[in-house]
Amino acid sequence: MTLIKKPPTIQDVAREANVSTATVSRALSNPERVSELTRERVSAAVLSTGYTINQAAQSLRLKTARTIVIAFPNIGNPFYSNVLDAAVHEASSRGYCALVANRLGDDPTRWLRDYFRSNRADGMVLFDGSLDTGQLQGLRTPLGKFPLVVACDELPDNRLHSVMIDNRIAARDATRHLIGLGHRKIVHIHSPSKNQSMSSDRLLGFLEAMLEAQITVPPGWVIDGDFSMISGEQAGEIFLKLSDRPTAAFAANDEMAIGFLAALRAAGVDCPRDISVVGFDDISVARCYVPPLTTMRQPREEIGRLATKTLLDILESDTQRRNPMHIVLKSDLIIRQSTAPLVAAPAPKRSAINA
Amino acid sequence: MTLIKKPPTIQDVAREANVSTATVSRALSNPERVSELTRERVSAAVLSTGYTINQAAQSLRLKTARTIVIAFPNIGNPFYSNVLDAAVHEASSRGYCALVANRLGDDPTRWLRDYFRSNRADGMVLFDGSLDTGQLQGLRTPLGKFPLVVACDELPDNRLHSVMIDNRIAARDATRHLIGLGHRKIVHIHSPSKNQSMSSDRLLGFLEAMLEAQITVPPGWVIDGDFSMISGEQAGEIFLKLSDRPTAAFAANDEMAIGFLAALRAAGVDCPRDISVVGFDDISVARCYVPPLTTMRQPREEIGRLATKTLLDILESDTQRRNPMHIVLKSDLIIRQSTAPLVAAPAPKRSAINA
DNA sequence: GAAGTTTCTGCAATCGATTTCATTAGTTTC
DNA sequence: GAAACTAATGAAATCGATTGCAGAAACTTC
Repeated sequence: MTLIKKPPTIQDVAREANVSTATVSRALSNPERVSELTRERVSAAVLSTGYTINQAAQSLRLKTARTIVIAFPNIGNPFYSNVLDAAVHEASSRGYCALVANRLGDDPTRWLRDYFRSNRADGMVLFDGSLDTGQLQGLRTPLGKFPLVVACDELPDNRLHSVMIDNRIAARDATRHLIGLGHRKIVHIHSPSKNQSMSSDRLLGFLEAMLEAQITVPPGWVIDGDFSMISGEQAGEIFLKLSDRPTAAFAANDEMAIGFLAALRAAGVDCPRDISVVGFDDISVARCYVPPLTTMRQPREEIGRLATKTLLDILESDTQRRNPMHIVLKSDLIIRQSTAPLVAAPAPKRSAINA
Repeated sequence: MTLIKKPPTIQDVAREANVSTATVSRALSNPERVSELTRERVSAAVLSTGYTINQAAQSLRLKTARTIVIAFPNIGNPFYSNVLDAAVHEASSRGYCALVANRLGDDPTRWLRDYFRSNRADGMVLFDGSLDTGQLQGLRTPLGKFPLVVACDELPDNRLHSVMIDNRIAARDATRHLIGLGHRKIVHIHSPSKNQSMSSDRLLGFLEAMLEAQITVPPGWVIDGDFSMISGEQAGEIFLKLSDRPTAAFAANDEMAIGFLAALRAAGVDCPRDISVVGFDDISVARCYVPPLTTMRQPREEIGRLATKTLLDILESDTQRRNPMHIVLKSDLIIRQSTAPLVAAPAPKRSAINA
């Protein structure tokens, strides 16, 4: 009863159309190489058998999988989900499949090793700069040419193609915005990570802006988090204990900014009356948060799209590109209501600043 | 100079170890079938050549890709990004790769067709119930056994395996919570979609709770959105124009609830003083929103994990399971500060309810 | 009409891993 | 010591699509 038919192969189509498999193959991939009559017979046979290509066989023969890997440090983060969206869209509209890899706890290169060379994928977009360059090199070298594009985050190794914003300048401008509003006591909610220049560049930009405004930054003004909302809340707890409480904060991403604000609000500290906060990324909820969040927008769809496009362009150009491309995108400060001018004399909590 | 070495194959390993390829294959997949000496020689040869398996060749031979497809209606939605996270984790910890598919505008079955039968993937987890059953059947039938697990959303076809919560009951309970607080004028922010039972079940649950409380629901109390934050804002605009303004709202997801709240707040309507709002999903920002959002939590990691586990279990059990599994998970109402008891006489805007 | 050219098609090898079948060597049993 | 095992290994076929090469047919050109 349960007659399980085997999927039709190119042989079945060939038999049906009374031609050889070579002709079927040509009719499908190089239609202009066969006569019109044959082409029609093959098309009809494809339809009547319900043939679809066996990807594994094609990959084996062509040494190409028409598949790329998209690797993230943490797909759960809504910022990355938009990037992924754009990346998958770009890949699938060019006929590529997208394998998703998320960092696994202990051994960040485990999946890298799994994908490399196994002919499962032709290249990779890496939205995670926290990998050890040495490990990456070790993987790259033996292989010769597994194209890799790094995005969002720059590896110390500039021999790799990259697509990202200038995190240092963006962080500097975000901080300047707070300084321009009259704030001088500003904390930075940081997210330390070895090998990851994204975080350290944002810290650098913060310090640079503070330096040029001749503000000394005591150690307590850099609070560590890990990009999660909960770490932002923890940063808030730490902030509340600071003596001579600062009047502004620049968080390395929006989720920490939101967690930070939630913790302060629970303690009765109002934003923007008592504190101004700038986030980073402009995730979708930033606009609808209370108060709407001032934040440094990263063009996340553009990053995802461009990084993928760059990879696919490399894959499809036969000439192996000699020097790596470094695409730098513009970021924009989106000013909303979580930042406000510092009141001249910080009178201990009386009334709201902005009507 | 740039001598591009071809990746080592099983032949290279065999030569290095002075055995046949058959032995190498056995040593790697059935170590107990070869002598210890041989096993060691093969291991050494694998290391010295840097061999990794060619996935395409293995798939071709075994008719198995050790890859699954995870399909979404919209990965950009943070709810799904957590589901994806869990699904990818489950898959990769069991040695499977995950291909991600996102719905493409016009033709929702395009990618389905691409993946089916091409031996690219062994099965699929579908987090999108908006596909036409007819189309799905058309794809399923010829193929015999491409296992499919539907999650989050039930297709009208219960011959498919599924993992989800009971949306009707969850929606009913969320609405009951509002009614229990004394509200009787309650709107529902709905997201209509043909073929998608998730949305209609939530609407049904809402209506059921209203009915049992003997509340008549006028047409204006069901406002349409599309699960996006912006559609929540638009729903807010519509809500503000309602005569005899309702005192509570139940939104079909948190993003719409947040957009809705943002629109009301901009118009000076305060939550929970003037309106109580219940969301759905408990996305991570719900807890840190202002006010923290009362919401019906879906165990999203659990859904992602279980759906994937179910699929992999099916793939790995040789006995083809006859009757489909229907796993129903529990949802929890998380009560926070966006809902409050209705004040007896709705005195026009005077003071906040909760200190 | 012979030679040269173009167009179309098929044969068969190939990609790399797995597995059936057969063979050899070694071990046990009567 | 012969028969009957078991264990370890290799030769070769196989999975399905692609493509170099060669042959056949049709068409030019002089």
